[in-house]
Amino acid sequence: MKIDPEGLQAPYLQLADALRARIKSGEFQPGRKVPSQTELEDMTGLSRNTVKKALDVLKVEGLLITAPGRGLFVAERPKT
Amino acid sequence: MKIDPEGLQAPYLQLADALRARIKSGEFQPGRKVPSQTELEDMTGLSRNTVKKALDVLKVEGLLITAPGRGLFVAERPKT
Amino acid sequence: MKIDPEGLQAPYLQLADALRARIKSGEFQPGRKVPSQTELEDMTGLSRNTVKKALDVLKVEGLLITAPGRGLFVAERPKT
Amino acid sequence: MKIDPEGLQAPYLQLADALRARIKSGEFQPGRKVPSQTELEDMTGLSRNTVKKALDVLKVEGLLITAPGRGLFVAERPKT
DNA sequence: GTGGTCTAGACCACT
DNA sequence: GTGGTCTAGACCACC
Repeated sequence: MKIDPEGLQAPYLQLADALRARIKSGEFQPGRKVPSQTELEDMTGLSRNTVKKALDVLKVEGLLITAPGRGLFVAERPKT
Repeated sequence: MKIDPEGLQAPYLQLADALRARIKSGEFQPGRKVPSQTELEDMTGLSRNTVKKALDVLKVEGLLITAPGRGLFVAERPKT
Repeated sequence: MKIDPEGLQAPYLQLADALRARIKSGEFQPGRKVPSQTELEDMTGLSRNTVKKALDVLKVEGLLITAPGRGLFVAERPKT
Repeated sequence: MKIDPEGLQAPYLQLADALRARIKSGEFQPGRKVPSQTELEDMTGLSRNTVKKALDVLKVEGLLITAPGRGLFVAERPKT
């Protein structure tokens, strides 16, 4: 989950790509498993809003679901 | 990065040459590193459009890549 | 908004009664206005969960609406 | 384009709704017409990021297209 | 603890 | 001027 703040791609896109890959590879199974936003902040060194922007991408793609007070979930039937 | 407004070559070409030399010398590595357009303006005393013209030359040459809102990047595999 | 921990009624019911009275009296208008959960904690000295129980009562009654991340609202058309 | 910062709905959703309505009503025709982000900030009193969040919603819906340095456009064939 | 929302400000390239 | 990105901090309800 290496993010390069100086890289060509925007950090939030790098994060989205990394998470998408982990989900599609099956590393993150439907159910919980996904690190929380706070954990992702710590893991990547990104700010809250940037992490959320990455998650927004995956939510739109139907891969992730967020639940206030509960955490992040991998969608049951991700659109491949 | 001295630019001579009265020189033989047009200022934007002088700038392009100077930047190309720095890239090929390895001073600017693939990844980030390249000064922003604004910085180049300050460094050279040239106008926005002149700086842009210099960058356009290098973009056409495949040496530079630009990412809106992110900055200027040296291409990963510069076409020598 | 005095709450008596030793009173006849459970504290959360006392809070619910106090808030209901304020809403019906028009002190809290439809729209925003209602103090946040955190503010209610400070005002009453009650715990988070106790405050929540009081609010749950009013939500069930249709007097209050809650919006995650936004706050507490008096319902537009309270069921009298 | 009245936005109530204290309203039940999140301001960015209020803005998205207002713009969506204007687009679907034909007030904003395909082409330019849409107020810039800066104008929307002034019109609504919202912050930059909140305006952008509203626009993100409409971009995902396929109603709006953004072009760096050019402005906001109503999509040619909005999905109804 | 979790995620949701908003603000203020900064820097970037693009036209 | 335009939109795009990132940071830092604040407050909120939810579990």
